[in-house]
Amino acid sequence: MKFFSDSCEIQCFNSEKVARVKENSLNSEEVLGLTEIFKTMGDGTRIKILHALSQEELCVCDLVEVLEMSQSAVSHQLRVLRNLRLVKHRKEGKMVYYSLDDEHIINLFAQGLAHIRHR
Amino acid sequence: MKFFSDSCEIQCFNSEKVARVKENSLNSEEVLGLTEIFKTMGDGTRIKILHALSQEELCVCDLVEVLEMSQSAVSHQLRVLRNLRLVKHRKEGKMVYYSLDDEHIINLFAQGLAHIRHR
DNA sequence: TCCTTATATGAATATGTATTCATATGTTCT
DNA sequence: AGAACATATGAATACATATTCATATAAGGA
Repeated sequence: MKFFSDSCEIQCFNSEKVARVKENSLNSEEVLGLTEIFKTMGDGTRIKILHALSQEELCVCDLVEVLEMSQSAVSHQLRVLRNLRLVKHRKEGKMVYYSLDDEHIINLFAQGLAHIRHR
Repeated sequence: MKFFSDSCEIQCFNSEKVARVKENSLNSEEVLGLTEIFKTMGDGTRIKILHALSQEELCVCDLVEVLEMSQSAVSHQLRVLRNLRLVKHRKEGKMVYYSLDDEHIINLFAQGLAHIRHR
């Protein structure tokens, strides 16, 4: 069955389906939240940092060595991860130790790897 | 006053830890693959598309209605999702029906939502 | 106190990307 | 064949963001 709308040139949609799907759609907070996490994990540097921290707690200079990147770049990305509460930190003298703040990250890795191996 | 350092100014890292972590680090393919998926999911429009498709198979104009966005914008994003093999499509006359290509996506949603609710 | 080291951060630059606009492709109907 | 519709796509624009550079902060040692 077809329906018409004069404001929009699209008229082929199935309005029952559309209503059903809209009913169950995510609210804007959920969309924003999901977008934020995935966007944060959608960067090679942050993926490497998170994966390293999934093994052990590390200080900034450990991470600099592991990633072979500048201290500044690593610090900037750690701030992003901190803001999203994906990592937490602990100060000891002049060193700052980082670790994962949420074990769900590990499951996200697992699912992500499962996907890329599935293709 | 500032002086020049020979090669690298970092010297505080724990080399045992670093070696251990480097040993277990992801290879570049895995990093690239994970980055790609998460980057792809790190956009509100694509999140909404994927979530809608996790409910039912839908044609492009259904999606246009559900998302209340232009047909062009939706098509562009569908192409991104198709390239990453996150969705598949089936043609029927002049309509094109899209659906999820990989059920791992649903688990990614679940983990992502678990994370944002955990905070 | 002065110097060195560990980390953080503002500004600038370079690169990526989402949407829009215009148009192309392909299908159905008359 | 021609018109109408569903979808796809190239180019342009606008906006976001990753890294670098320079410098700031903060802690420890001489």
